[in-house]
Amino acid sequence: MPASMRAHARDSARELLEIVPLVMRTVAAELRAAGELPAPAHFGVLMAIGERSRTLSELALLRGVSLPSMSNSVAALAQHGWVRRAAHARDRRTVLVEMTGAGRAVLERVGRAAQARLSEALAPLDPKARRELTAGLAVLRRVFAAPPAAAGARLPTRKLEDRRTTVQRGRAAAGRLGRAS
Amino acid sequence: MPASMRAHARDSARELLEIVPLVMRTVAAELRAAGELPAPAHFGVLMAIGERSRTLSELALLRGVSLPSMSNSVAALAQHGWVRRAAHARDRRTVLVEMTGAGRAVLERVGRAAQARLSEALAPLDPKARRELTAGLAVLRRVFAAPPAAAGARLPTRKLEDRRTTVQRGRAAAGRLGRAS
DNA sequence: CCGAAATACTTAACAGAGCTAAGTTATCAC
DNA sequence: GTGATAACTTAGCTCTGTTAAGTATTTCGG
Repeated sequence: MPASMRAHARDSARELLEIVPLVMRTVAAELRAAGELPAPAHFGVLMAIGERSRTLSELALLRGVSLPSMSNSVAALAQHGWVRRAAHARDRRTVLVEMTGAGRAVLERVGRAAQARLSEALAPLDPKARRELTAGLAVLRRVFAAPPAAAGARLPTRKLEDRRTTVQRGRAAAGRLGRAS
Repeated sequence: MPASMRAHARDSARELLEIVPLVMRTVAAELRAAGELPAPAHFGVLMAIGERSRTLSELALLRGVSLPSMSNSVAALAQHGWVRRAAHARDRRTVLVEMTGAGRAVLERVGRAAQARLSEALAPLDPKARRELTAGLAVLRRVFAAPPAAAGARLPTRKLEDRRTTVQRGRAAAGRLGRAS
């Protein structure tokens, strides 16, 4: 790789580090302000499930989070009645997560609201800027859509020695699939 | 605004909603993997303080978070010795947060490491894609850099059915700045 | 100049997403 | 069947963020 390209990659990296969190907080705020959805991150999950039913592993991979994380998120969504756990026909280990009517409705409403708000922010852009934004987003999607997470997974958890510790009790979400039924 | 533009804005909005969280996850993971920095979100704060000393309110506004949130973050950074709380010359209510040598060092190291990792991810891009990415990021910066959030600032509509009672009694304590020194 | 209002924080209690490590149950390979 | 593997779940933790309710300090109205 030529030095100039490496330099460019470094600059882009710095830009990403600086800009993405800013965009993220606005997007998250929009989703929150759009109401109902208690968890901004759940929007993407809901969208994925909306396309078609998915297994937990599929969802975790798609969203680039760990399995326990996704299990938790799905539990939360299920508690709201937006998704339903269903048994997989052939493999009883896997959980198929499918959308409910309520889920489809909330996805529609929240999506509309968030889009409307974001559109407002994007409205002042001239056509050239719009094209650039679209192209840039496409590149981002290519790069980050499927992160195999080669990233340093092994990190000995650091602990902040004396920080105010917010003790919280687990929230235990009752029995999952009515296996006993 | 013509219908086509509105439609485009809507599509971009949807793209943002879908892609940005994905990118964010990777960026956060990179920062975490880069070591030392226990808090991905602190990177931006550190950068802001690095430019020049800031008050808490300034930082909270810049990063778009609440004052207590920023107070907490700064407390964490201070505990690591990366920033220092200093008295404001004229207004003793405000806290000036300034960077220490250690802070500058860690900012430099972590920035370098994260850039290196991200650069790897961006390396496979061809020149055209690089240009598109750069242009797109520039647009994002323009749009999201300074959102004073005319967005739903006042959203008193809490409707989570399960709102806990939160009975609490305050106790208070002295400020953390050595006022007695 | 004094009391009320406004500012700038801090403390407290909590929610929610993320993680790892360690189970549990089901499938598969032999 | 036994052992390995795969798909989840549970448990315990960290970190970021929230609102509500305090404490200092400054500013302003009279």
